Amino acid sequence: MPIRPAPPRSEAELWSRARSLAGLSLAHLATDDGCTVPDKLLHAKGWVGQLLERRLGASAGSKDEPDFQALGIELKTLPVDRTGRPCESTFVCTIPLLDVAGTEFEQSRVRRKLNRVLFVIVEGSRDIPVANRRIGEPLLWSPSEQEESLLKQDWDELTGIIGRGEIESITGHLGNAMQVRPKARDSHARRRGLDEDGVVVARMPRGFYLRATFTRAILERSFVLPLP
Amino acid sequence: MPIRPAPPRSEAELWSRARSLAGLSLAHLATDDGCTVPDKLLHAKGWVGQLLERRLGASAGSKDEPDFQALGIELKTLPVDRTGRPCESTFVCTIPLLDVAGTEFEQSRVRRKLNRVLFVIVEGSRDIPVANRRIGEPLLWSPSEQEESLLKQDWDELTGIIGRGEIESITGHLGNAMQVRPKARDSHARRRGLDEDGVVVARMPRGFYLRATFTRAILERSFVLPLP
DNA sequence: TTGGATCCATTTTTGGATCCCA
DNA sequence: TGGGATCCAAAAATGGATCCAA
Repeated sequence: MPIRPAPPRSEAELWSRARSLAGLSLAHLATDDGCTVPDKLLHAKGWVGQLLERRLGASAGSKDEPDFQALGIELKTLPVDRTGRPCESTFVCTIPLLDVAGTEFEQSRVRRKLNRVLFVIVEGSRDIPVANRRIGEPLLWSPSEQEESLLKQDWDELTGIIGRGEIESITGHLGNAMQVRPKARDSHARRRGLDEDGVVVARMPRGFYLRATFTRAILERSFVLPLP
Repeated sequence: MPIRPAPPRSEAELWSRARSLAGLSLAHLATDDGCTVPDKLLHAKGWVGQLLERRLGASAGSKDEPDFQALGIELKTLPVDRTGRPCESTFVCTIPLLDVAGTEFEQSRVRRKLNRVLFVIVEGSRDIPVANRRIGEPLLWSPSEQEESLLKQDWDELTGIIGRGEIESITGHLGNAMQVRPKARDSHARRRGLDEDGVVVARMPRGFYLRATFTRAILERSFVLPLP
């Protein structure tokens, strides 16, 4: 009988659940869940995140809503290396190419998603078998004034370029805390976007991502330690 | 071995294929296609249309493109009663609620879809078992000046109302040739639309439909006769 | 190291239309 | 009778992310 709890009724309850997972292996969680651990994540890239959604009682699949709807909290798994540093960027959301230019950061999906985030640390080193990887400490984060300011700067720069129809000139190099990278099935995927003249044309779908250096700073500020 | 022809290379070839189907039953086409005929269309409302797409070599599933892409021709099955009159309205396309107001009829999806249409007449009387219903004569149609004028009048009236955010006040009664009706899973479905203040709100998805009286007039003008 | 590319499951949208009760 | 409601399959979008070559 899989463990599938109801949504947590308070932040405290969610926090307590998340802390109780620290130290457990993915194999342990998978057994509780009644699912099997994939050998590699290559063909199951979202597996860890979805496993934790079920275990923590996130209301799955809700669209443009926080994972814990009633609490306004977003869940993100954060894979770290042996030194406790994030080894991947963190996907935030896809970019609505047609209307993003007219949106202020304060009203944006990025701001809403990041308003309150439960980061669950997970071992992510490639040489640890997926089944043996352990859950670490959780971290409940809201952007500090400084972090918010960094994100807003990146938002203004990046959406400005997109609004001028110059998204094709954006590379992952832009942005200090947040970057724009492809978010698609493959490099041939296209969706509707704007060109330099404001005409609707086919563009590669892209998303906003938090840089690993940014989430690393968050962990350090909170004194989140490496797993022993 | 199902009959699945390549796309027709010319209008003449498509016309010839369509004419060769006249008189055949849906059971006959289904056998050729390697599929089975549903008892009722209640749970297979698009079945006849999709059967004919495959039989005529339409490039299936292409988005916002004519069914016969290279030829610029759209395929529509047209169910008729025993007197040869259309017994249903004809769906044209869904309504992009956010941008439809700024579009001139000449540039609209409606105009593009209807630029050249292959109507394939099919018996549609409910008391004829689906399997026994026969294909009738095809008709290649482009709007006459008068028909185009009628459609443009309806377009201007309907999109004007939508642009003012008053789509909730539109009923199927409006429009002489073309009307706006729900196009959704059910009456609870919602997508993004505009309210009276231009604010994005949840609205029922709707589509443009040609009235049966309009397609009836097209058949009569072309002397398309009832099936014997 | 990391920016560009890619992978899966699930939900939403689109395109094919017909049903059915007031 | 026909306007409002509904049905299905397939494609596209979204949300979960990690892979990997330079």
